[in-house]
Amino acid sequence: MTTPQLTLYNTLTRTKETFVPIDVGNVCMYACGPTVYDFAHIGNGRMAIVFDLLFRLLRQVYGTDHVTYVRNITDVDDKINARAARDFPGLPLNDAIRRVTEGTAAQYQSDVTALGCLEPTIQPRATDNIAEMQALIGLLIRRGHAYVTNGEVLFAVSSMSDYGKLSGRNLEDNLAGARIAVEAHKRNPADFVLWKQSSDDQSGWDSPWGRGRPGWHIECSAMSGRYLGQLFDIHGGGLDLIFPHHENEIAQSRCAHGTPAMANVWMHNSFLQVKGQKMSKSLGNFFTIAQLLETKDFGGRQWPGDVLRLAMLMTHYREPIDFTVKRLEEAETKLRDWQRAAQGATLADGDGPDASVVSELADDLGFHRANIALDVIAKKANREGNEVAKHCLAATLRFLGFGLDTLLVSEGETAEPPHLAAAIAERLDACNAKDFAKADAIRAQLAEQGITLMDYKDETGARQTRWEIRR
RNA sequence: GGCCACGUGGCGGAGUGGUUACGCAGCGGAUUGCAAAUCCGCGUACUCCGGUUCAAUUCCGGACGUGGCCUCCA
Repeated sequence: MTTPQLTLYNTLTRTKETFVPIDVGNVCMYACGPTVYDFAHIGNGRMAIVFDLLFRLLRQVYGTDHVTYVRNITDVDDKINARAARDFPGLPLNDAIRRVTEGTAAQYQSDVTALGCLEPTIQPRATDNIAEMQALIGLLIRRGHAYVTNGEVLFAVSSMSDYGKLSGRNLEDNLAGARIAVEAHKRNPADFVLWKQSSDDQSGWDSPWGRGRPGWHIECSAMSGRYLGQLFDIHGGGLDLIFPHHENEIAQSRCAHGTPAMANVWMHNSFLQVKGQKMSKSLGNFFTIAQLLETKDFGGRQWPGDVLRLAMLMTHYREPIDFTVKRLEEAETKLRDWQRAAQGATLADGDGPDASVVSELADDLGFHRANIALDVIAKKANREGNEVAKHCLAATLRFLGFGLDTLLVSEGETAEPPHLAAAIAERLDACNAKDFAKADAIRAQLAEQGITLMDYKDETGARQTRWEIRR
């Protein structure tokens, strides 16, 4: 196929830029994944969905085997320690930590799979990359970008001339911010921890600087460097990671390697809001993905994963989303319409998405415009006998990570409910005998089971009945 | 206080220097025994105030409002 030109908004330059891969044979993207101490909420899910969409798009454009997507799992964190001590007080710390992180990581995986996300190519764990982190820290010390003090290794921000480029802030501004606690042992208040000492009851690893654990940012520098190289194509994450996390990643990686850039394109998704405020763990105004999928806590009902996916994608990834029941309902209606319009299509493995949808996505993940294109295709597919449009719609939905039959089942599927055919036949007899009371009773009875009947006339003008079950 | 986004009809959400999407909900119609599904049609908008212009929702300036980051956070 022809390669559409990709345009992506780059936080680093605050503009949309034409995307030029470093190596078209292996396009590399890195996204900051979850810290596995607790259930992920739907706001975390948005990030996974946005970068999954980008991953799918890149695979479409450059070829399935020519994209490497790394999403890390952060399993070193003081919150994890706290959670381990709380949940498994009887276990040795390391065992307790493993229980927490493995359980949470598995939950995360199943959550985002339900949201239609493909597995990233590589999902490295921080704890498997401690040696890489230490090597990086060693390099930073040797090159004069880090110093040891008070049992900590700190990054010296003043050693980097253009520190703060990504977030658009400078050290003077940071100094002016009264919210940074001034710590006497830091040369500059903005210096941040690369390695910190662990007490005996904290997780820790031996290192040249004593038994300790890594700071928050170093893991991503280590893992992206290990799996994608010193310079790679795209680095992504939530808006709130721009500062300090990504800023500091850049500082570490560039200073350690002496490179002018860490990643060429930096992409950040915006947040979910609840009643005008950011959905966040600290505010407590969040719903976990599992909660939405499996409980009736939000809107008094459960929500299918791909309805949540569409609800996240209906809005451009750089715009905030107000998370409401109404939005989910709208997503469900729309997805059901698409699935209905695509019904009956049979897909082969190689069937690809509609070109207009791909080209909308190629413009900075313009799903909201792709959405319009899908409506157009669905409308065509609904016009009698437009098998091409139907097939195209099905293939495109699959490409976008949506199910084709998650919201309704109907004819042609194997799961026809027992006695349905008999009930329909009985009702048709009743209709033909003008016994509409009986016919309506049968229809009402089926409706109670969630089965909708739809009458139509065949070529001969005889009444026929289709059925559909809402899931 | 510093920095960054954003303000379009009941809702979601495009786009454009003049004719002004698309979807949901609403209304009317076709179809139907009645429905459902589908199709056709309709309505209300561009935060405010200046400026540029023959003409601005669209460009410029300002105001106001909302959200985010500056501390763990997608």
